[in-house]
Amino acid sequence: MVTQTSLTDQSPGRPRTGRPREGRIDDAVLRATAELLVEQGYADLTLTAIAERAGTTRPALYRRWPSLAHLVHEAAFPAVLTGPFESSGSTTEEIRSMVAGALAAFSDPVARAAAPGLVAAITADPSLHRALLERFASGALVGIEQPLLDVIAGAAFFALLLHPDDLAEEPTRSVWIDRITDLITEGTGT
Amino acid sequence: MVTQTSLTDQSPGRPRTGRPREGRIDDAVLRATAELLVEQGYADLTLTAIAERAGTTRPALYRRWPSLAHLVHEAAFPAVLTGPFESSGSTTEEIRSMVAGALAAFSDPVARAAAPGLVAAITADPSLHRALLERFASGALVGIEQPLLDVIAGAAFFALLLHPDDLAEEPTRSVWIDRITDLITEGTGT
DNA sequence: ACCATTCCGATACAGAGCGTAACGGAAGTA
DNA sequence: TACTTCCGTTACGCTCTGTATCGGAATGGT
Repeated sequence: MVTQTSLTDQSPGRPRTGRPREGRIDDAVLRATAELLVEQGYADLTLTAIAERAGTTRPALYRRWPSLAHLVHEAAFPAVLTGPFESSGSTTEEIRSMVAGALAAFSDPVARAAAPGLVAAITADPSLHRALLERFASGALVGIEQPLLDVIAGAAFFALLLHPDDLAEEPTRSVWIDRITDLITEGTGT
Repeated sequence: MVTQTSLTDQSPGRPRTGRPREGRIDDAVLRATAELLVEQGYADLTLTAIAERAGTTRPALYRRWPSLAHLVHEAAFPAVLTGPFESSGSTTEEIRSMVAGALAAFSDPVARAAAPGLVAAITADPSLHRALLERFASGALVGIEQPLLDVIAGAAFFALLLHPDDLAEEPTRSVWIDRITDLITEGTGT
């Protein structure tokens, strides 16, 4: 029997006694959430469907996550956003890798399906807002100037939302990355 | 009796006979939607509540708009986004006015409450996606290079979402606008 | 002026999903 | 072995949705 530490058990004040949770359920739920997210999208995602696919029931989900959005947040961003921004420098090459990294991070199928819904959810739930900021900040983003992050991540998110077709395949995708990098490093050419 | 042309009656193939809609209801619903959006937020917005405040019933709403998101879209962006981007030039002053305009547009209370929810909705509804793009494009945004729009609008949206407090009041707000403008016009300073 | 048509607004009806309370049982501790 | 604690499940009431249905109002034609 797998007796793995649950991701939600890490609150410090939690007693050690009593029956522990089945880690198998945590894993199954997170996997089911990611799958359903890609298959159906956030809008049609229900706790009932997740519980059913994970082979459990809704109350088991309520015990682990305070809301559907929290669950999605954990399922969609396990560690995706820590990788792309490795440098905080500002040479052209570093900026370009940040732009490409941001675009890649938001292009991940699960993240892409989750992000818009999470954006809507964080405006209604301050605790989710904090959780998301913490996940962002705990990665390799430390030290990056906030406005620079706004421009890069904002542009990637916004473009992927408004005209995803331009960023889906390779000729136009690189063109976009180049142009954004140019705007940030060289300024607007008249 | 007011017999005003309804906003949704403009479909060309619509016959002229029969009882026309009451424009009073269109107005009341749009106003109720905007009010509830600001008071409760998108997440707690229901068609039932809108209909009740507007003094009508849900079926009347279903006849006018195909979904809640379409209604919100029309209530939140009557003409807000047509104003801010007046120029397509790229002098520092023009870029700055575009950045400030984008931030102002997304800072409008109704738009601010609606935008995140709409973002989530357009990923699930292609017709809404088209409607939103059309509204964007029909304004004064024509002629602006797409990547430039991505950077400016994306940065404003993203920043307002992640750290709204920095943009709420005046000292830091102008600092942010200046920094974004600098990034776009002058490039990253080392 | 009247009639027929067309469509409006309101009432009513299933169906789905949510959030929680209550219960029997399993996994730990002493 | 007895006790404690908390798990997972079943079950319930509620809200909201989306649609089918019905009487009635506002037009155009004669």
